[in-house]
Amino acid sequence: MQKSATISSIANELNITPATVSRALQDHPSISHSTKQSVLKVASRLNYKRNRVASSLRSGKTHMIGVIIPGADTNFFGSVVHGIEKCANAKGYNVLLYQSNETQEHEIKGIETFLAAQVDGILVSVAKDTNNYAYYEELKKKKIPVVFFDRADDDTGISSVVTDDYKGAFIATEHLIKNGYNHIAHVSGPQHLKVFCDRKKGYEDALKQYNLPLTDGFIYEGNVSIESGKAATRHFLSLKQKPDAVFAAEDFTALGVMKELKSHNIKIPEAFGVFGFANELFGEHITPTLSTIDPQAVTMGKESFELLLQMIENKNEAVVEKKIVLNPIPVFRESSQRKISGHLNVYS
Amino acid sequence: MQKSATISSIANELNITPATVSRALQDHPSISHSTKQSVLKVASRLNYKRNRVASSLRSGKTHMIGVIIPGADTNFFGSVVHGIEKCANAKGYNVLLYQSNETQEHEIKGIETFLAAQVDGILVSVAKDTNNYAYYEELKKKKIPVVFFDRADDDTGISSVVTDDYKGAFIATEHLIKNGYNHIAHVSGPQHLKVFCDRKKGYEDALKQYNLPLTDGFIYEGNVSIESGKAATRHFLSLKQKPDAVFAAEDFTALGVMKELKSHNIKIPEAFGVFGFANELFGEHITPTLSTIDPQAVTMGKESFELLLQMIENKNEAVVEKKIVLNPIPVFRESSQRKISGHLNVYS
DNA sequence: ATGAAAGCGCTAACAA
DNA sequence: TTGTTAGCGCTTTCAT
Repeated sequence: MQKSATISSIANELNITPATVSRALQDHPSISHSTKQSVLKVASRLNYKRNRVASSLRSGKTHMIGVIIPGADTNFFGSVVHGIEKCANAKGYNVLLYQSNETQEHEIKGIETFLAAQVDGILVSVAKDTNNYAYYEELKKKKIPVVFFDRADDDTGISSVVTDDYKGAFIATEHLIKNGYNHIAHVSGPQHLKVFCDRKKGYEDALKQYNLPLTDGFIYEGNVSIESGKAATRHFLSLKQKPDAVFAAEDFTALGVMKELKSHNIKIPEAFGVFGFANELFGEHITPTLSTIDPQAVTMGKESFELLLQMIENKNEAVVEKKIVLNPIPVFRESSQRKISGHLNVYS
Repeated sequence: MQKSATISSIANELNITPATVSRALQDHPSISHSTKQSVLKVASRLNYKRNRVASSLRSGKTHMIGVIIPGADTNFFGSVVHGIEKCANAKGYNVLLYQSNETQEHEIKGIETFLAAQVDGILVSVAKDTNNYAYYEELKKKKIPVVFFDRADDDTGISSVVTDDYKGAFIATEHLIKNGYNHIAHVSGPQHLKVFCDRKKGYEDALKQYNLPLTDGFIYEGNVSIESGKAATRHFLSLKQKPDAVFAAEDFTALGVMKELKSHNIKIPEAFGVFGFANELFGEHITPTLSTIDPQAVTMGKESFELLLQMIENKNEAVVEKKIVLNPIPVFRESSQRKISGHLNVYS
C-alpha cells in the first residue's frame, strides 16, 4: 500500500509549511481563504485523513470516551449504549466499550485500559459486586472526568445520571395497591447498589402511605436474574401469609416470578399481580404482558454523554458534582391490572 | 494533578536511558534480569502506565479494533459484541464500537472514523441498506484487515464468519414439514443481503426435497421487523390458498407473525406453525414459546475476533480470504410442534 | 497570514 | 547488555 497522505505531503505540493496546512485544516481564523481552499483541494485529492493518534499525542485529547457496562446482552444497557454512541458520534467522539461481566475486578481492568488509552472521560455503570469506590476517588484526584449512569454511588461525590428509582418503585407499588392487591411482596436487588435500595424504599413508602403493613418475609433479596425471581416466588408461596402481588426490582426477576407462578397454575393478574422495572424488550411480548417502569435508557445514555462532555470541556474549572435524575415512565400492561369491580379485598 | 510518570522519569531515577526502560518494560530478552527488576519496581512505585497513544504513534499499532454493528439493541448483536469484547480484552485489544443504525451512510462514517483512529482491524456486520461494497475493496487495497460477521457479502473476497444460514433454514422448514404442516410460507429479509438469500434458499430446497410445491405468493419479502411480520401474515391470510405455517427469516419477524395470528384468533401451533431465526431472548418467554435457530452469536464474536487477529498478525503475508461457517443449532419449542397423531394431511 | 522550531512519549535500528 | 539517535504525524508558541 502506498503510505497515506500527511500534512507534510500536502505542504510539499503547495510549497507551504506543515504548520499552515494544519491550521488550514482546522479552519484557523488567521489563514487566508485562498490558502484554505487550495489545502482542502489537495487534501481531498490525496485522500488525506488526519492521523488521530498523532494528533492526540500532541494535543493531549483523544476524542475517545470509555464506557463500562456490566454486560451488553440486556436490552437496557444496549439501549443506553445506543444513546451514548449516537450522541458521541454527533460530537466527534469515539466510544471504547468494556464489559465488566458484573465483577469489580474486570471493571478496574477496564478503567486501567482506558487510562492507558488516554480517553478523555469515562462513563460507568458499576458491576453487581462493586462495593469499593476507592478507585473512583483516585480518578477524581487525577481529574479524569467520570460519570456514573444507572448504577451510581451516592457518597463518592461523582456525577451521575440515574432514573428516579424511588419514584418509579413508588408508582409501581401504588398501582398494584390501586388494582386491589394488598399483600404486596418485593424482590429486591443487591442492597449495596443504590438503585436497588431506592427501589426498595419506594416500595416500602408506598405501602406506608396506603396504610398497608410491611409483612414479615415479604422482602426477598434477589440478584437480578430470572432464577432469583423463581426462588423468591417459591419463598413467598411457602409463607403462611402469602402475598397476592410482587413488585420486582427488575424485569428479569419479574419474569422469573411469572414463570414460577405459572408453574403453580396461579393466574396472573387475576390471582396475583406482577410489576417489573427496566422495560426490557420481552415484557411487551410475553403473556400476560409485563407492567414495568421505563427508566429511559436512551435518554440516560444521551444525558450521560452530554454531562461528561461538559466536564471534559471545562476540565480546568472546579469539577462540581452534578446529579441528573430522569423521570421514570410507568408502562401499565396486563400483569398488574385486574378487573377489580368492587371486590377490592377479596383476598384479605 | 501531577504529571503522570513516563519512561524518562523512570530512566532518570535509575540513571539509565529511556530505551532501556522501554525494553525492560517489554520484557525484551537482551535486558538483564536485575535491570528489569529495578525498572519494574520504580515503575510500580511511580504508578507508571504506558501511554498507548505515544506507543501507537511510534509502532503503528494501536491495539484497537473497530466494530460496526447495525444496532446495539437486539440481543443477537449484543451477544456478538459480548463475544468479541471478551476475546479481545483477553488478548490486550480494545474495542471501538460504532452503530450504523442500518444505513450505509453511517456505516461508511464509522469506517472513516476507524481509519482516522488507526485501528488495527475492523469487524463489520453490514447495514440493511448496504448494497455497494466498493468501500471494502478500498480497505482491501490498503491492506486493512477486515472481517464480516453474520451479514457478509460473498463476492467481495473479504473474510467472514457466518452461520450456515442455508442449513438452519433447511432444518427449520424440514421440522415444520415433519410436524405435519404442508403449506409453509416464508417471510424473507432484504434479498441483497446474503444471509437472507441463503435462508430463502434453504426454505425452498427443503420444500423441494419433500416434494412440496412452491405456492404462488408464499414468499413475502419483509425487512426484519415485527411490523413486516404482521404485514406478511395479513398478506398470507388474504390468499385463496392460505398457508398453515410460516418460516420467518428472523425472530422479530416471527414475533410479528405470531401477533397477527393471535389477533385473528388463529391457534399456534395447532392451526398454524411458526419458526424463527436468531434465538432472540424473548422467544423463550413468549406464549407459545418460539422455535428458532440459534446462530451462535457469542461464538461468532469470538471467531470473528480470532480471525481478525490472525490477519493483523500476518499483515505482510498475502491475505487469504477465509470463510468460517458456524453450525446453526435448532431450538425446537412450542410454536412449531403439534401433536400430529396421524392426521398429517388434515389441512390438505 | 505564514514560517520556524520544538516536542508530545515512545520505539527501534544501529552502534558500542 | 546498554546507549545513541532519529522520528512517528501532528500542534502550537513565538517570531516574522
